[in-house]
Amino acid sequence: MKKKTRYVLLGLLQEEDLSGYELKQIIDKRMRFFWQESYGQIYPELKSLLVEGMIEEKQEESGTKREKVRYHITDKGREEIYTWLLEENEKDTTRSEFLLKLYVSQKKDWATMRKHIEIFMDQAKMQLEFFELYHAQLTSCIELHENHRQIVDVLNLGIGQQRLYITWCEDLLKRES
Amino acid sequence: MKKKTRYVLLGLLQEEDLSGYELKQIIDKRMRFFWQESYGQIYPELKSLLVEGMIEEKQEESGTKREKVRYHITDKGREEIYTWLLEENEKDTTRSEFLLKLYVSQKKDWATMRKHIEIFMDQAKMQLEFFELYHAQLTSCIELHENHRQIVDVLNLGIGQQRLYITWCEDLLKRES
DNA sequence: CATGTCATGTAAGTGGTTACATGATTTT
DNA sequence: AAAATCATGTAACCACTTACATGACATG
Repeated sequence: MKKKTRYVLLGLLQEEDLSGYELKQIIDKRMRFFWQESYGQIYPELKSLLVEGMIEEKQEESGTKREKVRYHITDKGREEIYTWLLEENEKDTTRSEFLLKLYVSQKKDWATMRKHIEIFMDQAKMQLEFFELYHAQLTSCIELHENHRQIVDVLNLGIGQQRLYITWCEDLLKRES
Repeated sequence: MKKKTRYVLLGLLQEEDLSGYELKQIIDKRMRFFWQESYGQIYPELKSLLVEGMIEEKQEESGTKREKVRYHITDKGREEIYTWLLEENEKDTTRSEFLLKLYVSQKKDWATMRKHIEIFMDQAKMQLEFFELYHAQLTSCIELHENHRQIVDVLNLGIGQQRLYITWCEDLLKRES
């Protein structure tokens, strides 16, 4: 799979000026269920984008706060995203150690798997709680970003997914073997 | 994320003797929605497992067919799986270029995204059709494997997921902007 | 007899994580 | 004063894919 780091960064910078650290935070909190990036990808990629003229530095006019470099997208950067949007998508990839374990587990392993299912369900519940809070925030406030609508759309899928996971876990746990 | 290739292979070999090629096929067709492996991982890993005594070769008593090497799991291999099952699971990871695009797309990109959504929905429909067929096969026949039940469980989640995707896509496409 | 699928492999390259280094600022 | 978090970065390592090579057997 080709590296897509630049598109995440540019995509978020399209809406507001952000630093590398802030970008990482947003990806971790809000995009976790369909995307992830590490600092080892983010910082070098920001440098490349800078060199290529896709983004530019915006020095913070600092009062008391330590100065932090935020990046601002350029027209070239917007074009980069636009052409990417037109391309075909690569197939989604998922790796779930939990589902792998469940798939290969046998009757004798049920006690162990039960615990894993409970943990998985708890994680889904916490994830759902967070998503619902975020959803409420988004729908109550005015549209801050151009892609407000799209964020809600994706979030709705995330919510649906967590609910599915939870009921599926509950069904499994009802059985005693 | 630590490499988990050995557990997929051992997990499948726990149920029946299979060749590298057959293992790859099963992973691609039946486990695609939560796991994937390439030949570049499978063949070298089989060699390692052989050296470590987790599996052993079973020469096919060949009639007309070209002889093909199937692997058979050993007690040591079964133990390896067993201890892995007890470990904590790493967090699931997903990368969906489609959802990433939707997330960062704006109102002006709607026409493009509409096409992507249609393609995504079609893929989900095909996936669902295949899962339902496989589900029918599994529930109609006698339990061939120790993990028959578990396969159906995971499959049920897969089916639920595809259905969720489809209705979510339909809702999105109802809107005209 | 050519094309496709079966079947096994490997080397090179890319994608991605982890661990570490550094130091400022904030919180306890 | 210590611990946590903010903030930026990099090098080494690991995981994984891709492209290629090889050849047998099957199908039209």
